[in-house]
Parts: sequence; structure tokens; C-alpha cells
Amino acid sequence: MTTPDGPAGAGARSSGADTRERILVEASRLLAMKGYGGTTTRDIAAAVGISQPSLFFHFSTKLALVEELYRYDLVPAVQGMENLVVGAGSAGAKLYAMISAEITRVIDSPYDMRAHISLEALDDPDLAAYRDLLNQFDDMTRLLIRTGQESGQFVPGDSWLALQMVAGFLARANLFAAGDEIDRLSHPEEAASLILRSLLAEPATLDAVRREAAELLPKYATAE
Amino acid sequence: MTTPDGPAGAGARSSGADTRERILVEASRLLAMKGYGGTTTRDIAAAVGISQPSLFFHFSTKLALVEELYRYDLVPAVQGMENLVVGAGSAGAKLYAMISAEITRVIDSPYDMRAHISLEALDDPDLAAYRDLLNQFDDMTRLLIRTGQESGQFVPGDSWLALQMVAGFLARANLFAAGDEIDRLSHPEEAASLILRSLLAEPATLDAVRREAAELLPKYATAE
DNA sequence: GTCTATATATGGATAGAC
DNA sequence: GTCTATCCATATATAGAC
Repeated sequence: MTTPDGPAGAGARSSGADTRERILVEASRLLAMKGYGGTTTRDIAAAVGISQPSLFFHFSTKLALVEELYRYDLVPAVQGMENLVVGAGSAGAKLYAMISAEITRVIDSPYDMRAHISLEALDDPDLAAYRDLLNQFDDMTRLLIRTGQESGQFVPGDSWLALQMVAGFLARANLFAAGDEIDRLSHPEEAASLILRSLLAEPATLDAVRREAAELLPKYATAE
Repeated sequence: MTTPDGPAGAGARSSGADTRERILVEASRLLAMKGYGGTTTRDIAAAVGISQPSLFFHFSTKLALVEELYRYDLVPAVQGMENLVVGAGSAGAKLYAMISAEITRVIDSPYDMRAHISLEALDDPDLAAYRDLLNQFDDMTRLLIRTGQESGQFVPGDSWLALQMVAGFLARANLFAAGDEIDRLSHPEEAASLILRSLLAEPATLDAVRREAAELLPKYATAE
């Protein structure tokens, strides 16, 4: 169905429908690889196979393009996290559910979701809202960690350090999910277990945490 | 503070002597925050308090500037890691020593060492050597993980996932070390313990690992 | 060693034809 | 919806005075 038959003048209607989508896909790859400042609209257009000015038919500005990618990435994450935090369940199970859900989301995404990492574009005032979302996500993650520590489910320790481990891990998973290692991520459960093992005061409870998390998971997905 | 004893060459004026150093410091902060493409030579010059062309007296090109930062960051890391890998000791102790040494290095560095993260500039062919170093570091880390798993010291699992946890954690530690959270990193030992607890088959052996790591630590520092 | 002025390249975005 | 041609802002880097 993809008609790469090229510039058929005004005839490119059927293929034009998803040009916008292809722009987002290619832009996400390039942005993840080269950053916001390092990715030019010419690069994106070339990857899609259209001329550079044609981009501006689909997106008013370069920033509007990345804004859409940030939204796709961050809004469901924060929403899912909020649903999780306010509900019942142990901190460990919530953290487990969040991590496995996020890894799953990365795998399923058509985009290269490394927005978390390149905070570069988030400097722009127009994207302040997304920077806030990112901070909210980190804050809630840290809250979960602290709650688990205070309840005794987790070992005591610096919650900031633990947050960096969780957030760093998720960022790296994003980083390489689009590479040739996707298959390695086929097990979101293992990723969650890896982190939880580091935090749980009693590692033997991991299986119980996993079972509890399985029931919380739907709450996270409600976001989308 | 750092000792600006450097190569006080012929034309080194009192203030001029460390202008080069101040450029590196400010550039590292800006590059970490805004990326390579997002950081202009004007930004750097303004932060240092000199005119933009004056930068080119100290560094031939913008790329030469970041090359020096990459070298400062990566060469000692890879060298230390190599020293560690070829020597005696358990995989767990080696990993523990590496993590605590790297966290210490981040704290002590006058620069904002987030080079690991912004792979953006590493695309440039002129920096291919540093991309190689980065890959070597990751490869050796993964080797340590796999060795530990095969020896039974670590729980079995996907070594790629575990590598992402370690590397992601170190990257995030870099990311925020220059922020207002430096004090949180005053305990490289806790950082290493956090990761090791996730990997060790028998968490109770953590103290033994820590003691063994203390003896390996000098090997890592030999690099510098 | 640092400055001002400027050459030269490149990037985002617009105009208007088809 | 996509194209070509182009405007305009900004970026790296050089030239030459002080």
C-alpha cells in the first residue's frame, strides 16, 4: 500500500495520509541519535523522502514536531504513574508494575522514545510543560521508593541514589530499544525484577511482589 | 580545589593561564545541559567572560574542545577498567570497585562529565576513537557481569539488561553530580552497594565483596 | 591574549508554482 | 501535499588591530 512512487504532483493523496506519521518516526530516531540541535529539518525530510519545506505543511515548527513526541512519551507515563500511586498496593508492587509497563511501552512504541534523555530541547520555554511532567514522574518514583523504605519493604538508603538507578535504567532501555537489541527487552518482567531485587529488604518476597504487581498493571494502562 | 599548576608555558599570563581551564569547565556545563549542537561557541565565550573569537586562540575548533573533555572522561575510565579486569579478584568485587571509583571520579572532576550521555557529538568521524572507548568500557562491564553470573556469584539473568542498569545509573550520576545534589553522592560506597545487591546471588556476602573491592581500588586509580 | 569586524556556511521557515 | 527558490537569522571560524 505504501506508494513510494514519488512526486505524483497533487496525486499523492493516499500516501500523504501517513506522511505525518513517517515524519514522527524518522524524527524520533534522528533526535534520539543526534539530539535536538544536532538534528536538522533537512535530515528529517531526507529520511522521510520529502523536501525540507514539505515538513512545514505537517508541522508548523520544528519545536511543534518534538512537542508531539514528548507528549506521546510523557503524558501516558505520568498518567499511569498517578493512577498507580493513588491506588492500593505495596510500594514494591507499584514500582514493579511501573517498570514493566514502561519497558512494554518502549517496545510497543513506533517511535524511538529517548525523549527522557535528551533534556536538551526541554530548555525551551515552550516545552516547560513537558519538563514539568518529567519532574513529576521522577518525583512520584522517588515517593514510591521512600514509601517502600519507610514501610520496611525496601532496605533503608538514599532514595535519591535509588531514583537514579531506576530512572537511569529506564533511560538506557529507551536508548537501545530501537537498536539491534530489541529482543533482549522481550522480558519486561526481568527488567522489573532486576531493580526490585536491589531494593527489597527480603529478596525472597520478589515472587509475591510480582503477583501483586500483575493486578496493579491494568491501572497503569488506563492512562491510554 | 583543583591545582592549576598545569604547563605554565612561555606566554602564560596570570589570568590567561587558566582561561583555557575555565573554558573547559564552562563548556562542559553547557554541553551537558544543551548538547553539542545546542551549545554555541558564543554561549561558552559568554559564560567564560571573553569574546567568541577568543575561544579559538585556546582551541583550534569547537570539536577539539569537546575532544579534550571526552579524553579526560573516557581514557582514565577505560584504563582503570582494563587494570581491574586483567587482575585477580571476584567479578563482584571488580564491579564494586569500578562503580565506587567512577562515582568518586565524577565528584572530584572539575568538569560536568556527562559525555557518556550525549553521544551526539560522537557521531563525528573525528571522535570515532572516543566512541570506541565508550564501547570498550561497556563491553568490559558486561564481561564482568557475565563472569559473575557464570561463577555463581551473581544471580543468572540477561547480562545486557544488567549492563543497562549499571551504565544507566552511572550516566545519571554524572547527569546530576553538577547540580544541587552533589552531597548525595558523598557515598560512592552506597552507590556500588545498591547495584551489587541487585546482582549478588547471596546478598549477605555484600560486606565481603566490599572488603575485597577496597583492595582492588588502587588498581583502578593507577590509570591516572 | 583579547578585541572588533567580517567571511562563509548552514539552519529554520516562507512564497508561490503545480 | 509536494515541489523549487529564497529570505533571514545564526553559527563557526578567520583577519588583523591593540
